[in-house]
Amino acid sequence: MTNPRKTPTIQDVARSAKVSTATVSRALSSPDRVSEDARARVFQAVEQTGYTLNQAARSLRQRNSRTILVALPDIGNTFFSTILDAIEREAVLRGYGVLVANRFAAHDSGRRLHEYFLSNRADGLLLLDGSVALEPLLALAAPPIGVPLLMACEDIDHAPFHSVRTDNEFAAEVATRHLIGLGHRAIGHIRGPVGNVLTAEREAGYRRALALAGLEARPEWIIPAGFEMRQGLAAAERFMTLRERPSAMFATNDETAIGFLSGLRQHGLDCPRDISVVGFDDLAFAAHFWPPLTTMRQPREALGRIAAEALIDLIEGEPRRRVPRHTVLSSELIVRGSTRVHIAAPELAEAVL
Amino acid sequence: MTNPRKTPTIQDVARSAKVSTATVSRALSSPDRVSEDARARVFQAVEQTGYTLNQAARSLRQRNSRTILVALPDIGNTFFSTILDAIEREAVLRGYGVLVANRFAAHDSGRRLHEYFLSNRADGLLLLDGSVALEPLLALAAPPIGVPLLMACEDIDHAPFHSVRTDNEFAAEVATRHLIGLGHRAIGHIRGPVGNVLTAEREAGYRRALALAGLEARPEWIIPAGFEMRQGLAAAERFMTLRERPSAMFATNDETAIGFLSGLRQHGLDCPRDISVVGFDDLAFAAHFWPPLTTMRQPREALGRIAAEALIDLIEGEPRRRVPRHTVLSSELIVRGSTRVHIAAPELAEAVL
DNA sequence: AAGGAAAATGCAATCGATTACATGCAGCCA
DNA sequence: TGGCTGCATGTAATCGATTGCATTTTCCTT
Repeated sequence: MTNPRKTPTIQDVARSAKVSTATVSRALSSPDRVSEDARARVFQAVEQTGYTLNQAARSLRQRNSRTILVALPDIGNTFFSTILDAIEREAVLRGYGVLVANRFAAHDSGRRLHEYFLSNRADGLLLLDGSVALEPLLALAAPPIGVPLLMACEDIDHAPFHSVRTDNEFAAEVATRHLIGLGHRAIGHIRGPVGNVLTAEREAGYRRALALAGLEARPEWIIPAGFEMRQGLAAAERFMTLRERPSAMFATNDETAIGFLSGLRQHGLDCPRDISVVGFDDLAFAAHFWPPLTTMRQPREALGRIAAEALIDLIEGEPRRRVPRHTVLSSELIVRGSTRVHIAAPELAEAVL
Repeated sequence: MTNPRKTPTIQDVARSAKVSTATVSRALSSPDRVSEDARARVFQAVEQTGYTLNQAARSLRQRNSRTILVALPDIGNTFFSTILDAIEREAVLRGYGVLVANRFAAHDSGRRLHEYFLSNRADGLLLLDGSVALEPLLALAAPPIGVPLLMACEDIDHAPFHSVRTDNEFAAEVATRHLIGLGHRAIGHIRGPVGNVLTAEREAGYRRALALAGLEARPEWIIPAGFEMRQGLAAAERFMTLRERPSAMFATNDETAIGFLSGLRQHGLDCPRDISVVGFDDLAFAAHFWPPLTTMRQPREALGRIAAEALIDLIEGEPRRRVPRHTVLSSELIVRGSTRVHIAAPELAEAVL
């Protein structure tokens, strides 16, 4: 009325409702602590003035921001963006905003990390990137600062943080056993980026399955690649140079598998006729690829949801010094067209099947 | 030293450096306004105390948050997540944080929109979703509140907001002309979700190209679908029921095209032998799909970067009442394996090519 | 009707930084 | 030496909500 150019504050509401600011605050945040009369007047005043809370003021006073920071290696990657989707959904449900920090490890994750982001800007950190330097994280999470911190998907070996992950090693073993079960004996692996925890675990699972079946994991059958399609493509080139080629490959993830298959096709190799391939993740594209990709499905929605839940519990929970809890979810083998029974002589395959 | 359990404030730094808080503040935000001596002492004190700024306090005082809100229809979708990637990169460069709000239109975008998010939580809104109700947006952007608002990718017809987009109609025309140039005469369209601006523009471009070439756009050749793979898959079923089938299709985007092709394959149809297909977007997967997808490449990185730049300029610029500016970027035809010259009798194709 | 517990409300301090304004001080010129 | 300019610094108000404590009101019991 009197001064329409500024956004209304709690003072304006108080004046309009003829109560004190304390009552307005209480009416809004714990309605049952004020009289019905006052409550009604406050609500009406809010409506009339168009009041909205100033988050900065509340954050300052309450020493929290109702915001979580999600740090990931690559938002552009479908795998992470699906998880982010689930995280965001859960966070909003609990009244939290989501700040994103992409390519986290790329920036100097030390000083910047807590300077830029955790100066009361976020109440907790959800870290989807295992390749971040451990030191600064420890500094953040330890008592003096004590930021609630949770790692999801990837994690750092023996780091004392809460985590939510999937059983990568076992899943890789299942994937490889699937190939063995189909009669394949020469089974290779397309490996993820060096230094990555997932890479190591998936390779270990692959080796374990082979070992248990008494099969050999020939060094030249383990082709170094990464998590991206172009690296899968490069792996195909490498594959073509092998004297003796495996009849099946377990790829560290779907993107790599897809790039690999796309590369093989350029050389006239056909999947599944000439080779069987298992991926990892079950991206949306995997089902629509040709051939539809056999893969280990990671419960991405559950992963994101549970991670967000756990982090917010951590933030809101009283005893912050709880022992780190590790949640492990299972992956599921999804059999599609990219794997089939091994036939010694491929040219007979059509006849046999 | 004395009280290590609380995070240090500017007071602590001031005490340690033996200056006033005003000097500390100035030393940190405009170093050339204090003496060299004071500056050095402040920096050292900061180092020693491990001080970090409390963003909430600064936001409260300065009435800004150095944060932008990015609202999108679906983060899980590669198309948007790539753009978000570029937005985030640019924002961080300019010292801004990025809050994300997913499935924006799904929530009631009215009250919640400015209640939840724009209460000094964000300085501006980057909207990647054209299907949000116009009313509340106008209310936000108009003088009383005056939130800087920019639409990217999609927009709302004749809404008075700044925007950054691509030339969808023209690009669709180019895509369709490509098919016509290959000799196709019976050309269909897989349409996006109803009500979406992009859907309308792309269909218009398709129609325009046909009209200019004197070709017919038969109603039954325009198959309703959406932007998702499963809808492309459904479109394939519909396609199979046609008495007379087009020899080429222009799909509203790559996902739809991929779903469509994957559906056709189940019916034994081969692309490009039996049909040519053009997509839209040039997702990373498009190049590795089989057949590699011919498509209109949208400059997604540029889109995101320019949108973020423009929004931040808007936020920081003095004259907020500038006339809405519309930036339009061009798309580029990427020819790959999913389109080829039309041969009247498909069974002769191999011989001819 | 008086007394007292419980509920409702108000007052004012507080969160931590920024900044308008006041003050101090050095350097310079007449 | 006195007065002026301009830089460096300090004092204290300010941003807008929350909340500990004090006070008032309500309502119940005897």
